[in-house]
Amino acid sequence: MGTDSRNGAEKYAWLDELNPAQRRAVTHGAGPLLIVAGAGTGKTRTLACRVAYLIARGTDPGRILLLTFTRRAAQEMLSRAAAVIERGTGATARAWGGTFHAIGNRLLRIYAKAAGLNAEFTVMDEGDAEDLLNVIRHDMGLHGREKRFPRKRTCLAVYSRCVNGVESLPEVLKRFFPWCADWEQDLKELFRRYVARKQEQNVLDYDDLLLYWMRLLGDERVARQISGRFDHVLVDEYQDTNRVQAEILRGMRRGNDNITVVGDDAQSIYSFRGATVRNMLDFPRHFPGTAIAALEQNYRSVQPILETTNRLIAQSRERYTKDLWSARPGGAKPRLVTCRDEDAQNAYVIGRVLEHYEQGIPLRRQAVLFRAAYLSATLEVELGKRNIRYQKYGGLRFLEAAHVKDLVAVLRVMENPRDRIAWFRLLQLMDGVGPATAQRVIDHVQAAGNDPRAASGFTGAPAAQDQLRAFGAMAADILAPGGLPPASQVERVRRFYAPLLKKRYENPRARERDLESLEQIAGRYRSRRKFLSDLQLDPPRSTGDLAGPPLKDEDWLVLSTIHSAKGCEWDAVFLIHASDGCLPSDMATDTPEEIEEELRLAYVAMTRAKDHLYVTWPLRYYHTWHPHTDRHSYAQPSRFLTPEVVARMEGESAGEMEREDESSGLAARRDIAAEIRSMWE
DNA sequence: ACAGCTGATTTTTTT
DNA sequence: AATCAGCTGT
Repeated sequence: MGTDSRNGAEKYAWLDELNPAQRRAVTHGAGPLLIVAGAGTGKTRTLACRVAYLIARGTDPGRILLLTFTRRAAQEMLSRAAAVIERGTGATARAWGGTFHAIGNRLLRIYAKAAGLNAEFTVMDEGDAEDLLNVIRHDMGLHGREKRFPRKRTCLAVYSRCVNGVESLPEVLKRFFPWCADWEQDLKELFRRYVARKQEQNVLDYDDLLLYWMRLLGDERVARQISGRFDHVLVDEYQDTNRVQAEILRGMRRGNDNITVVGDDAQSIYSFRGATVRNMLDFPRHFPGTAIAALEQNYRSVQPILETTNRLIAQSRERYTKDLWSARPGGAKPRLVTCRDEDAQNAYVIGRVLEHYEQGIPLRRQAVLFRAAYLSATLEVELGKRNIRYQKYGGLRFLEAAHVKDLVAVLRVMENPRDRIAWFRLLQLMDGVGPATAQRVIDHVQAAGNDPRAASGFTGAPAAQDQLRAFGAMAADILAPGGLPPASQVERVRRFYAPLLKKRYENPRARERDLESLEQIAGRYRSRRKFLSDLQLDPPRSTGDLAGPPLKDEDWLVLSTIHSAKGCEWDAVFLIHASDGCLPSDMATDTPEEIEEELRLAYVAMTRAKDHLYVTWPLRYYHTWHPHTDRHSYAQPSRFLTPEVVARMEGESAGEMEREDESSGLAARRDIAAEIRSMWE
């Protein structure tokens, strides 16, 4: 902040660029504010301007807390706010900002003692949490019986649901996991031990970051102190917060009630994580005196796109926000493209992408969206063949790939030899080492003062002798005084890991390339600790991030799950696999609530488009488990594409459509094969 | 006692 | 494609 010679009029000049509703929201004074903002109504801009406004009015940036849902949104918001501030005041200011989890992490380290934690706690990712559950489950002997025990993923999902939804285990099982109801007692014991183990090892999982934060605020004195750090709290994507987060916000406003939340109930797509629109509806009750601002003018999409998406969301049974109106008349109708099969869909999408590219829309301003990450697999192959670069968001993240986790586990052990989860993982890569031997090696290392090099002295696993020795040699190189830079350490681990990888995986080449990328990333770091903690807290979000340092003018097509596309916009958007079973997903059609959420997903996807929207679906799906036979089934277009919606779109088809009935009708009448055989009888 | 293999089963979305 | 229970061989 500091010295500012500009007069008031100049200082707030940017306010004139806002519409009246936005300006009301931005200039709202003290007290709670709920901004109901439809898709593309300038929500980010409004929030960024509000931050700038508060600062211009004298609020210390360090006393503003900005909570967002995704890391991407946090960065976007902070940089935009900084830009507005700089324009208005010439100052550079930095507010507290980040995801709930990241801020939780930060605050818990400051208030560790009050939270009953050791400030050195480490954060487990989801895979680690699953592995830990798996070990405990094994200890408990939860196998056999007449029915299969829920898989580790499911166990973690159940646990997470209980925590995030603040619901009891029996309730959660009944409502969301009825097929696991038989295991209630075992699950309860599993979770009890899981919590105990985490506390013993001083580790927190993602949910703990919220849970401990919430509990910390349960103490009135602590809550007053923490909330006293901030004059204003602002929250983005409020429709996607869960009950724990709502409770946290209440605790964070013990001192004053300056809180701004922004949300759109039509874009609530995270109920599987316990998010509830109720938070938005109940907000005025939780914060009496709430002012409400509604943003209804859409600046993003051309009129015909908005007409279609308004029709789409009109099917929603529970809806509070109004229809949007466009500030951008003209433009083309969205296209609904029926494709012969997936190949035709890929060809169509690529054709159109290139066409737009020729017309001057760079690849990075075009996006292909889909319900589930695997749905882009064949498209990715095709893009690869044609040398079209792309960046994929969502789905399996780089760090979750088995081979990457393997390599990272080695580094983690070097960093913290007490990390049992990492040891457990890497030791089992070796011949003749399973869970039992791994435990014994870990105990052996611990007895030797937690020196990773001591692993080579373990003699209980004859088949793994050489590998353990190789491990010890590598550890000696990496831990040598003076040390190696992180990139060299990764290179050294790669050398150790290469033979193990070859033995373990079918096509090691692609996986090796990933590890080379990891080495490149490590090259940007000077310390291993920073490298590892960044990987944990701010992992590369897309597989494309890893293809080395991005060149300035390089252009990539964006591929993204719908969930990861939230808050983004592109000139041209392709929603692929818009067939029933994919959207709505077959996995989410059990209850009306689930189907409603799938509808909102379709809405989120389609409202990302500014100028061009294509909705494509393949008529025919081949069954991959019979690659050589012509086994296929016919799909239906998504149930959300009702006649009212379709009426506002342009129909089109791609790929030769066979007249299946006609030809099969003719074939049935004559058996040509039999006729030819009969020539030789 | 243990590792490693086999074949059945399941398959979303993310901090 | 990954997970997991049960089986088999050391």
